[in-house]
Amino acid sequence: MPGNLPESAAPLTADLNPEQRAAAEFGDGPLLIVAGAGTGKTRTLVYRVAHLVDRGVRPERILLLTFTRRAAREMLGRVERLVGSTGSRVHGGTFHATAHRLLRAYGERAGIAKNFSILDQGDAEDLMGIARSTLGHGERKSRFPKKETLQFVYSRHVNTEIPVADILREELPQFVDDLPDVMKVFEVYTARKAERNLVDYDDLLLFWAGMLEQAPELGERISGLYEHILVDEYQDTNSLQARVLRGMCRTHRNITVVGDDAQSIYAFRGANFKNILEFPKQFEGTTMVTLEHNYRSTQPILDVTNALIARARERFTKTLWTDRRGGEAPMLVTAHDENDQTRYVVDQIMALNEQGTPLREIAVLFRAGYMSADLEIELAARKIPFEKWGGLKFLEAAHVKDVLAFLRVLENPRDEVSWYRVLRLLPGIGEATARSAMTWLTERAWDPDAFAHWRPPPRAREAHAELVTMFAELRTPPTSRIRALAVEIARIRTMYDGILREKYDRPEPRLSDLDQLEAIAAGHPERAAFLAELALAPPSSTQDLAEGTTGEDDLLILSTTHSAKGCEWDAVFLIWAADGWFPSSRALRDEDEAEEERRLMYVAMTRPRKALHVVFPVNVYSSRWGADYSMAQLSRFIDVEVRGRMQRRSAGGHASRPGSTPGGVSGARQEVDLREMLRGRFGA
DNA sequence: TTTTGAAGTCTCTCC
DNA sequence: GACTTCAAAA
Repeated sequence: MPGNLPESAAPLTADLNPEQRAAAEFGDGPLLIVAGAGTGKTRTLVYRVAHLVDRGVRPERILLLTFTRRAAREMLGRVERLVGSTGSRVHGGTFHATAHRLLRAYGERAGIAKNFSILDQGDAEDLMGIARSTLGHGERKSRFPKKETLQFVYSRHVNTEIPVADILREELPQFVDDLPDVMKVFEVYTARKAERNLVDYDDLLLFWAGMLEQAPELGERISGLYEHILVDEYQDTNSLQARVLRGMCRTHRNITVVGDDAQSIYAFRGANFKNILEFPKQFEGTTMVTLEHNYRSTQPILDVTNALIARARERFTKTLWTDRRGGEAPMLVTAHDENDQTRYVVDQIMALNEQGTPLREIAVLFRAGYMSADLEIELAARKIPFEKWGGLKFLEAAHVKDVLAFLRVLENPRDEVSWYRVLRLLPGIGEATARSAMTWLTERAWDPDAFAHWRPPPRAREAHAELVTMFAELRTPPTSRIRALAVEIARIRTMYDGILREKYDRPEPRLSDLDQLEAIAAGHPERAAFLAELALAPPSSTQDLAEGTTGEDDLLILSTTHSAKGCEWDAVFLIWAADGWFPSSRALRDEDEAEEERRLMYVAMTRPRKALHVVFPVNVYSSRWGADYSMAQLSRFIDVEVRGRMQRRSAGGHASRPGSTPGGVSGARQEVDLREMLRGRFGA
């Protein structure tokens, strides 16, 4: 069976270049593929999986770990197209999703009760807050880290395996003396999670590693599940994930990792690109393959990105090259202000679209989610459909979390975080009352029926009764085998919508978020799976501002640079390329952070196939204290070397306003901009 | 103890 | 400009 390349394998890898083929057809043992941007690393990985299947490895014995769910889906789809339907049996997903699956299957044997709820970051912060105030840090005594800070330190500690004391010393020196108290909070936090059957993101990885390392039999069993493990975006893994991989490979050592140290952009989450540099040391006898032939971009674009990354302190040096001659040099566009930037981008997009580039082949990238606000308004006004990736506001929105809290209480009656949230929604119940109700429930061992006997303060009587009725109704086993989840949400909304209307001045957009939640839920019959999926793979786009964009297929993509990793488009616009925005002023505290910002910009600029426009606004309105307007500088990364390889152009401003920018709607001479006149009038 | 209004804070990236 | 925190009133 494991015969060497029978004729069926020849066509399989025939369209790979020699290096790619070497990687795809590599046999057993550790393999490190260092692949520059656009060198076909996904393709290589896909072909490698296909080759393994072709060679006779059973698909369900292959595990493909990716960074996002989108990547997993895409790669498995491509595997399937290569090897047929058996390809769908390959296991794939993110580290967290895989950990979750294993924990649901084997967790009970390791002391994790089933039906645990997953805490997302916000929930974890809330619970940290509860732990914090339990220990009496609620009052404004001496300064003590906020719940968000505590959660950050905790998570950093778990993921990087750096002692808490060191993290405090390095990152938060003002709290060094609080170490004992901080540890105590973590202790309570951990204990509460256990009591309430809660699992946070970090636990998913930690428990996975724990099962492998601490439980001899279980570890044997789990590490024996797979014969081959392949990991994408290895530069963005952290020490804990590396530990998990070592555990998974302790018997066979068949591990393939792919990555590019020049594209490591998740240090803020504990990722350590030294993982990839040290891979050969961790796995002795590693074979290394380097991919440098870029198939994505034209040479002028590569000239610019090579110059950009040349100054980085990367260790695996690669110089990307292509044989795609021709193409325009990337454009460096100076805009008068944000409005000009927006107008330039929209005009260019419309022109490209008229010339035949579909909208979905165009993307606008930016450093942070909020930077696209002005653009979104303009796109909506011009009826250009778009989808926004990243900045996952949807799940973080208070009203969505509220509705989910009801569901989670139903799912896990011990879910303290969700109980707390639900209770405080009721009129007449605030922090103190909610807390006493929690104590009351704890004393009754979280018996789901006990809540009906709790005596609320008089003002909350009615709401309490309503809630009890609703929970009773929803807990009654439905007559049909499975009650549609969407029906449950609809029932919750009969109670919650009223609360929402009271709470917010403009409830409509929030109500439509809930409609969307209901719609998403309609596709998931099972409550537990739905809640887990929401936590692990949140819907990637928020509700669009533009109306009538639902069901559109040809959408413009707006994305944070982080969410754009691994993707490519014909044309890419990078906006807000101004110092302080990109690099973000908050990410310049030390040289390592600045380096990561450089790599992030490298990721952004290596996305386009044919056209790259880098835009920066000179005059920026800032709502911070001081001057209303200030002058922005071009991003420090676009230095002489980089700039010299770009065409310069200025957008809009006074010079080109009357005739509109090239490519825009020509002929219509514009004397005044009424939209402009209105915008900013009401302080927006 | 909850609610309300006003002052104050801080803007990110994601599983 | 949105969200949190704080102090005073109901």
